[in-house]
Amino acid sequence: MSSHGGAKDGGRPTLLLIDGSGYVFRAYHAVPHLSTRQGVPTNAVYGFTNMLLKAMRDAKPTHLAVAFDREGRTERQRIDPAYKATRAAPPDDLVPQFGLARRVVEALDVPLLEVAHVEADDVIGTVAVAARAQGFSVVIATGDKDFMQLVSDDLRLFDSMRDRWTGPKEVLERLGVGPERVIDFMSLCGDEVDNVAGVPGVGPKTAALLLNRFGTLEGILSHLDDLDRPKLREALRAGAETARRARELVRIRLDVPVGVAPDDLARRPARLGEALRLFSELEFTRLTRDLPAALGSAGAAPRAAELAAAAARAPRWTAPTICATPAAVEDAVRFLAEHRPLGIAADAGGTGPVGELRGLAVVAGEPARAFYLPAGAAQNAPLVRLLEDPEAPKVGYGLERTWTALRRLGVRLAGLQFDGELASYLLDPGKQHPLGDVARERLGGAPAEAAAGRGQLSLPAIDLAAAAPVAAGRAEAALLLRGPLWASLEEQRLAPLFRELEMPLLPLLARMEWAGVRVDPAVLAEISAQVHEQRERLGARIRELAGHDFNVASGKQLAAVLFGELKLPVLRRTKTGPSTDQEVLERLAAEHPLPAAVLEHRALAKLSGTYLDALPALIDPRDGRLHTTFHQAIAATGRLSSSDPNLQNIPTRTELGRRIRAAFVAPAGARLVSADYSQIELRVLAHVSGDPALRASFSRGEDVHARTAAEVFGVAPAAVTAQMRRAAKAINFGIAYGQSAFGLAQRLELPREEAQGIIDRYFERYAGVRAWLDRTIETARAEGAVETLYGRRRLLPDIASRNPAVRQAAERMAVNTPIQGTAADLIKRAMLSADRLLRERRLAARMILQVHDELIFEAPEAEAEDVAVLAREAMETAGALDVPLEVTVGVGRNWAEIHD
DNA sequence: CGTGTCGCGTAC
DNA sequence: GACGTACGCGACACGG
Repeated sequence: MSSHGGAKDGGRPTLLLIDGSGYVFRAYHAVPHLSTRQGVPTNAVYGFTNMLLKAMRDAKPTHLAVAFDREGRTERQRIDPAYKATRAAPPDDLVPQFGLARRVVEALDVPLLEVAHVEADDVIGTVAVAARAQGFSVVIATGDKDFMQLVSDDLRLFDSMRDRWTGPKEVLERLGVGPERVIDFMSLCGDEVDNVAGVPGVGPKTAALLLNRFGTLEGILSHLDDLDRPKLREALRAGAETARRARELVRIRLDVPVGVAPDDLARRPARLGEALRLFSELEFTRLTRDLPAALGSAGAAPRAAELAAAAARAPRWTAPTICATPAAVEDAVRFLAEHRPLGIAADAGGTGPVGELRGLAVVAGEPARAFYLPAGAAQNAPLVRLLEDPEAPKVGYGLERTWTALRRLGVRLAGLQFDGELASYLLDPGKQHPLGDVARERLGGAPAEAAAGRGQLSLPAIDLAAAAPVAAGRAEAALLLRGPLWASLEEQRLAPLFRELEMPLLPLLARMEWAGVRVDPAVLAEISAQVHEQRERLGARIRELAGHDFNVASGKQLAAVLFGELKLPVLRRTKTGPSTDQEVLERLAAEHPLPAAVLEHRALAKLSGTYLDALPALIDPRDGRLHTTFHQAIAATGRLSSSDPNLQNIPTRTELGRRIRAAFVAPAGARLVSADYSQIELRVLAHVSGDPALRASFSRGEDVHARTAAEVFGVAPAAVTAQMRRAAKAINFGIAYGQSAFGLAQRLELPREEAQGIIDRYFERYAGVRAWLDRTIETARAEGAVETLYGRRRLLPDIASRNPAVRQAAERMAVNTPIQGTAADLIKRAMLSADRLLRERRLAARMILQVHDELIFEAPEAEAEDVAVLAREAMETAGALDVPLEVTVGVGRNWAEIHD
């Protein structure tokens, strides 16, 4: 294990070299003018600093340096006085910022490389190639394409302004030639930025073509007679010397005297005190604010005020023992095996929810002892046994993240006893649950965000000495929170829900995420290509209709065209201007052909942006599968949510949407099995309201929407028209959301009076529903909360608001939450039961997705039918309601195939 | 540049 | 003001 925690490439050290001058220039142009109150310009140095921190975060180097150009004539200018001659002198407000950028680099204690009369490019090139030869994995942070000539599998470019990585494959894609031909390529094309002339008449395409045929510039020049394009032949003959000279200008030198060896560039802790002073001098408030949290790291010499601020937040936690040697790990395990429960927290290296695990903090005992076990300790068998022992109880905060991080090291965490985040969520599901907040509320005093590991540091990957106490603080806070949180759960009668539903669900969700779902990128690519083509066509039509080019995706520009130029009526306004949403455009479509084209364009853009282009990028290359993250402590009603990617909003309604679902496939020899509840929310409503008509309708197995239509419109069931059924369906849905006559009228495009009539008749026929709605709002007012059938409780303080809009919103939540939340409880129960059955029956099938009322399994072909039966059974028996729970199951090779 | 907010649009 | 629960995209504004 490295003491610097940088993600190493296959265990090798990573050297990050940063093109300092290049980034200061780019930042100057990218960031609008900024200055301190005293007028010191800071835009370039601000952008540079952010870029530097980002590059350090993303490349996770073990070694790094920043190179700057030095003033003075360089070798290249001696060869060609025109070199970089078209560059204007740097503007007045940029010049002083180079010095400031150097000071930032120094404050962060990053080595600074400068050599007189040598350009930064050559310094970087020399160090990079030397390091590569010594076995380093090298990353050059730059936006300059010259560096492509150095790229190899071990030397990649990272442009942190565009978040773009460049390896050999990307060089080939972008230039049409591999890295080894970049120099000759650029000699032919020239480089406008550096004022390097190439061969007139030869552009990138021709250059690539020639090089791929003849190999090198000299190869081309010596085979000019083989060329069958006379003009090109002459151009090359005439430009031969220019190209040869360009080659020397473009070639990055690898032999300049830099005076350092790659090993000298090992990462050092930032000089935090100095960085603090500099950042506050530059008035970088956000960066300054995030700094104190990192003060735990060594070498800091902050000024008194900052020290005091840090102390106020500083952990009172037990200082962890960092177990750097196998013997230390063994000692720790000996202690931990004798103490329970164990408070645990993953140190995921600072960035991302599921970053690579750097270490694990474990706290136990009274008085507490804390240990920090670096990831390498996963080799220690007794430790792994302890972590996997279901009889050794684990306490944590956000244990699913810990489970996943450990699973990546091959450890299957078991014995999950108490997750403080889930406890806090059950106690008040309507808010967020950052550990720092919960610890402050429940433990009192000053236990800190810093120790609680909040405030993701802007400083990249703080070193181990600082990270260990943070992780240990989280573990200890979790351990200390267990008592008070458990007491509250019991007092609020939430303990059974916690112990029997949410806690057992946690490792199941973790396993579902770990399993992932197979996605066929070829299917997405094909749809994407078609959609792209169709979008181009629509784009052209839109330009034609508008009479000029504009960005269709910009609501502002679209509004200018529709309402300014075409003088179409403004039907609705948003806070920031005229609305151009779907409904508005549909209505405008009657007056002009443009809105319809925009609607179509938007639908396609949505599919491309959100699904077709986004999903393939999220496929894990290790297994070709998509791994979502399920969130168990987010939705106020008790539902799960899904993100990165959200697999709970994959399109289904349109034809194109269904084609996207078809990309979700079962691997060879397997099938997807999907089981979904039919009308679960309406059934829950029937149960909780006890309305006889609604209950009877479900008990008789009728088409409920048709029955509602018959009741509301006073006709025989056989006389219900499609129109009537549609209206009834809308009202059935609307009821659960607390919809008003206005809302229903809007949805059905009816006069409000008519909508009111329908609602009145509905409540006449379903008086039990009306009574339940009234009762529920009354209870909410009395209790300040509503509950689901299983006792999940949502607090609704706004129910007593004097502001009618706010109060009415709370009333809608009051009626919706018991319905949506009970449905969520039911499917969670079904998930546990289905998973239990799968294990009991030793089936290889596994649950992989949940979409609120649907469970999806991946099963070997031979098991598919059994799994379908099992899923149905689990879901139908998830709760004893007064109406039957009906489940539709299907089996298919892909997700689209299952639901016709 | 990074970050937060808005409008919009998917899902159930 | 008017239909609940989510997530995420592109555009835009703004920071210091």
